[in-house]
Amino acid sequence: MNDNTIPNLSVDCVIFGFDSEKLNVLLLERKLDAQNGETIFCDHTLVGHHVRTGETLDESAARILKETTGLSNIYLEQFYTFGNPDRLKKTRAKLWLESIGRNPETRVISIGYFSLVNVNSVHVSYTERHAKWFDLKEIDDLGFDHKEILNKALEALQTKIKTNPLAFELLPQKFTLSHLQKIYEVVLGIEIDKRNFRKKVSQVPYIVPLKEKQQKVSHKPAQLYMFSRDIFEATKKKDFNFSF
Amino acid sequence: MNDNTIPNLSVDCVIFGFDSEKLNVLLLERKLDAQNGETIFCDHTLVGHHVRTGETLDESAARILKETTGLSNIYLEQFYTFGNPDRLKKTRAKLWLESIGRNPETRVISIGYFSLVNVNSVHVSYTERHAKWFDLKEIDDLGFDHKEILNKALEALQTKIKTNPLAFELLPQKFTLSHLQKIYEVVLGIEIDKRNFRKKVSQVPYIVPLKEKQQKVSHKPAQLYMFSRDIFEATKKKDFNFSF
DNA sequence: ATTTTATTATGTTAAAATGACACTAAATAA
DNA sequence: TTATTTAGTGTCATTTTAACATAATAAAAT
Repeated sequence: MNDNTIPNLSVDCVIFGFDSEKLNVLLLERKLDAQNGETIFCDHTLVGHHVRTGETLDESAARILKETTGLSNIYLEQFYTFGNPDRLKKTRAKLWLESIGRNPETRVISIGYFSLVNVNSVHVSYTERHAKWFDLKEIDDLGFDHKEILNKALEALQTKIKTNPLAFELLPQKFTLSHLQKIYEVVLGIEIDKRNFRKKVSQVPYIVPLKEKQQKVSHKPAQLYMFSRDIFEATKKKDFNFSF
Repeated sequence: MNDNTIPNLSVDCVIFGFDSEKLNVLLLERKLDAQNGETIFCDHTLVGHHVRTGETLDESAARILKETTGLSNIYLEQFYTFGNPDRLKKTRAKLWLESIGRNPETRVISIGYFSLVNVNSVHVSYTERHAKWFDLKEIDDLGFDHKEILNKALEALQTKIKTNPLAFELLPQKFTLSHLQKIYEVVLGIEIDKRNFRKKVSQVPYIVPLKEKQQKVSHKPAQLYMFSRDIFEATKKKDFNFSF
């Protein structure tokens, strides 16, 4: 490849999207056709690309996101770097790399980022790369070592969401408490008691009720809430609790 | 450089060592002398080196550790990757890289690891690279972007020690509860009540008292304890608690 | 031999957080 | 009008946290 990218460095991005019910991941189709038109294989991968010479790793990740979702200024976090010498040595990976003009012998290190969005903020059909949402629980295998990257991203998300206000990144600005609760349930894989959850919410000053309710739902409409980052920043205190 | 290393990839390792009182970091001296013998500058850096073509990133980090401390099989964790395009562009960095035959224009990405040892397990004078322990709190600046790397490593350590049994990696096999307590105090920068701390210890089955006491201390000798990883693994349960 | 010094070891109580648990209210759809 | 679906609410028992002071034991100093 003769562009302005670094041949042995890439960034892969696990884009998590919440749809009020499930946790989803944005994936690209990876389809390789033979000369005669027959499909050699067709599977899916995370979104990623090589790092450009002048850009930081964060900028590179933000660029993927912009290209894939059209979104800027969204939550992005570097979580791990994958550098196993044989990570691109599976048959399909080699065929694919050759087909796009990359040397399959190059040892590529990939820096993993994850990002958090609400699926409704992404107009997938308008994006440059035609990515699609997949239910996280239905994803079995992925191209390259991307299943491993996805697993590690989920772990990082689970760890971080326990102590940081990440859930709000997965929600629209105005949300119901049921949706907020659902996020913790699907991300952590647990069930939460509704009343205990709401008690917890009410003890926190930065989840603020709005003077607005859900519209057009065929049941009792829920109160809408928002997250105030200002209040969060102003009131947060460090938590030094530990367990062995 | 014409060895079997990858020119734009390095691993830097923050080696934390506990000495019963403080948290220390193992640093190398970086001294550049002119032809006439005058010193151009002298400062300190983390230990690190370029990744070899055939080795994984973990192996590369373990190799640094072995070369610097003589130790194998010690706690090592990848915590962040540093890839700013200008991270090696400070004057001293450029002079240094030239002096060791590296091209200062190469954009080098560094994968950061931290490791945890007890200072007494390391015979620093015997090591290949003549590293020295420095009190973490006294370290002001470091060569390259290593202060930034150190800061990030400390953050990662603080986060992880709150929920994982890392403290024992900083201790000898047999330790007193005062030393265990001290680790949490110096790593997290807090003060802990002795009685509450010991109550917490006694509720945990994998911190086990030995039939042995401290020897040759000029005060009441303390009970020695050990950490049983077997019991830890057998009894640990996942903690799904969260806060917003 | 006695005293000093340094550190170990130990329990109670009040306040806060957690976890278990069941019924009524409000909107649309049938 | 009734059925369906989800929202919204309080109590009590248990567990966890946080604050707090004094006696015991070893070596070192006198």
